[in-house]
Amino acid sequence: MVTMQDVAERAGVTKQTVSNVITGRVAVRPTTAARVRAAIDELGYTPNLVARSLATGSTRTVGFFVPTVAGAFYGEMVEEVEDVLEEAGHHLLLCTTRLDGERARRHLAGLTSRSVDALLIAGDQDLLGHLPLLSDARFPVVLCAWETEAPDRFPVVTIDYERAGYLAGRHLRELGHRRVAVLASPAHTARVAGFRRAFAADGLTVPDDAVRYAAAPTPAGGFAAAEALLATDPGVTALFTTHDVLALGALEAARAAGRSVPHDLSLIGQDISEVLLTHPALTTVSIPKREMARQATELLLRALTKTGTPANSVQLMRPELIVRGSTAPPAG
Amino acid sequence: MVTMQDVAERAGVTKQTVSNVITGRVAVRPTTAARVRAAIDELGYTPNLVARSLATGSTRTVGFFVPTVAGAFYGEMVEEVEDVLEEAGHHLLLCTTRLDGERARRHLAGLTSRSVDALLIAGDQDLLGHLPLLSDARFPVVLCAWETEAPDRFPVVTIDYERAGYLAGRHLRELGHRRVAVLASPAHTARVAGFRRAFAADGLTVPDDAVRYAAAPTPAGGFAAAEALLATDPGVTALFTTHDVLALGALEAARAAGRSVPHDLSLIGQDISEVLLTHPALTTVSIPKREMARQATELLLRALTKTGTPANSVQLMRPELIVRGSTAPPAG
DNA sequence: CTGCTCCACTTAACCGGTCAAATACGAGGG
DNA sequence: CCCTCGTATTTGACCGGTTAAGTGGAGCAG
Repeated sequence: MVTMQDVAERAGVTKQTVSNVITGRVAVRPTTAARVRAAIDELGYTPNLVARSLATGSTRTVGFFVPTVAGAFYGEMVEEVEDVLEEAGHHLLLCTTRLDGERARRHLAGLTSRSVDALLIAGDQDLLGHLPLLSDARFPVVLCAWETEAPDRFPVVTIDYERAGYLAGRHLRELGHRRVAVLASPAHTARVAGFRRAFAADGLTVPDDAVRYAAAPTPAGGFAAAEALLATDPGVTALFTTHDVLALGALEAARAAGRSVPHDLSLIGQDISEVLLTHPALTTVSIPKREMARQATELLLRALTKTGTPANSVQLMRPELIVRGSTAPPAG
Repeated sequence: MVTMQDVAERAGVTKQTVSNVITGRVAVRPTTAARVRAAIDELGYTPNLVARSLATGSTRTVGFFVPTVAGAFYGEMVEEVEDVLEEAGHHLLLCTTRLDGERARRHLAGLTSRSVDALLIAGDQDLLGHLPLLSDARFPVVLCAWETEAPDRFPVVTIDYERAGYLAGRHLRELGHRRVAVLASPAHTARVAGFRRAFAADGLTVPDDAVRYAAAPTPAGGFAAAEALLATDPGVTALFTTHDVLALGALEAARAAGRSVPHDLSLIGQDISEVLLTHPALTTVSIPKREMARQATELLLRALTKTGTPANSVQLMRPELIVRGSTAPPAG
């Protein structure tokens, strides 16, 4: 390992001068700087980032907690976060919590000791119970993709999930649907509430037994729940699913029940990935996840440079309705 | 920030004794240890990992380069890698290269300075040209999911991609297909070669113009290429796609051309994610990506503890044929 | 009582940088 | 010619741990 001291001796200066050349914080005479740079090249010196981190107190690394990266949603967020971090010269330490609170806690505890400069947490399912661990965190923490109530302590950049549900409901209302049902993940309460609001605005209610929760966020889970729903309540003319893979299962179930989409049953989902192309293409409420990730990361970095606590605010990104082929006015 | 020194003073010992209690490397009298532990709890002390890294020379962090995490393939690999690392008490530093060689090079250069203990590189598309940068790496490097020729310097854990193609070809041959075509990503040469070998074994050739390369690894790219293929060469009875999203596009194109799958056209893909459920379900050659990721990571960790260079070997994981509904004997 | 070993702990140096204060040097003004 | 001033470089302490060598006292044999 070639150190700064080695470079210094070779260039006939002290290591402090070498440091000055590298960081550029203090002026160095051009001829000296050239000599130092030559020595750096000849020896193939690269600064030891760990030593630098110890001295400066900054690792230039940001931790990012996500529930999973096996799907497109958080995967894309990770890429966006990484892009922003890279522009700022930071590295990305990734932790996937995998619906496992204990695992999340372990990871969290492992990071609390100066190995990251800041922490971004997406998806509230697993970490929620362990956030108090962070109450004495000395680094900025930002939450994003947060659907449930967030602790006051931390700034949040998330989606207006209630509005996402509302947009779906309003679309179905505008098409004339009255009897509808919802296929949801248990955590998606805000979307369900928004969906209901759209109907309530017209004096209609979405009864509790028209809201079904899938056992698992998989196509199979969506299929089972949708199948049960269509069997017990065949009168519904439209179905709202809060998760893209649930929509896939629902589409299957509709087909299996002999109902053509959209004529016999309208289907509207949330943030259907473009990879999931189906027949017909699914109408969806798009979640601006990349923009959200970018905003959250930039907020985090701003807090890092301003060395103050970040503005304790809640920033809501607006979802957007994308009408494709799976919704139509009800038959008859 | 409470340091080891603070704990030491509180417990009435020196910081070395505190260190001994924490690491357990040197015996400490039980009564003293208890006092130290009490002080740790009272002060809420957590060791500074950066300082420890500087002293020990180990960051307990492993870098992982992948082309992308927006799709399921590498996303699942990331999770598997993380699992193995976590068991060993290591962190994961993630870099996605995003088909951008220059970006990959920058990231690589940023890590060469003691910030990671080891490096795992998956997917050969972007990094290939920059591997010489690693020639003087002081830490273990392992390559995985490597389809092209790998540099001799590094151990490789990858898939027998040639065999993956062969299995697809053999399946079609066993069904009786003679005139077939391939829809490939440009980098998937090994799979195409294996596919050809299966036909060559029966004295048949897959002509060059039956192998089409998609402009982009997207459903749209697959659709365009498959559409062109079916238009110019309507006599093919089966189609092999080397990428899951290409298969989706191909399925669309077959439908658009009025050919029912599998009766008018058999379709076989590679590693179709279970999320991509289609009608009919796609026959596929499954790529054991999680096992591959696990093996590669364990190899890396072994190299880390044995403090020697890892055995410079090539380990090939066997793909597996999964017959579903998209393949059948040719019509007539 | 002396000398030896062993245990438990302390002391001092080190990892490789950064930071702030001190110093050497040359130019300009009186 | 001396003093001042500004710039370029050096000095020494420091970040918070780990490693290796050193020290003091207890226990035991001779």
